[in-house]
Amino acid sequence: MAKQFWLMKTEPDTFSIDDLSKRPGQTESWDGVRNYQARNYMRDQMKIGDGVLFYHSSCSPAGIAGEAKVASHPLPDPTALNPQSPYFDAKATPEKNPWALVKVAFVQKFKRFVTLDELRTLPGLENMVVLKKGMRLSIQPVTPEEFRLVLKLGKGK
DNA sequence: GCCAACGTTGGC
DNA sequence: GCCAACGTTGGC
Repeated sequence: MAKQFWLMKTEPDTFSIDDLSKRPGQTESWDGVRNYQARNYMRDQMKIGDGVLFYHSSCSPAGIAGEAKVASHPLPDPTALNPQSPYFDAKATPEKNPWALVKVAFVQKFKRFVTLDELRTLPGLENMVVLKKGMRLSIQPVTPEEFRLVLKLGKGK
């Protein structure tokens, strides 16, 4: 399948683009996703090398902080099996763990943080999922053209 | 901190 | 399988 593109949300207080860039191998497991639609995107559609817009949510301003890429096949999410984890799921077992993750690798931090407001005003992004009212999904598909436009903006061109 | 929008749960 | 109640998300 051709390379696909995604937007992945994270709260920068918990895990930011800078945190990702400081991880060993600049790679981290995207664990803790507990929404079926978001899980399905990871489990069923993501491929190694897919492009990721790294989105900072629940902060001011919210927006896209950088670029990452999918760095692993889908794997079972071990936090679902860990009673100490905030993402623990009592229904999950090692044999039957419904939750998945992929590893995500740092590509670049944007020279210019691209705010939501800016995305709203940019021609060509009218249908971008993250701009839709009430959209809370933490993993969203992005079109190649949207990805290209956001990257251009983030690089400061 | 507010609250609209949405997903999930559970009684029936 | 419906749907009201509840919890969560996330921008403001």
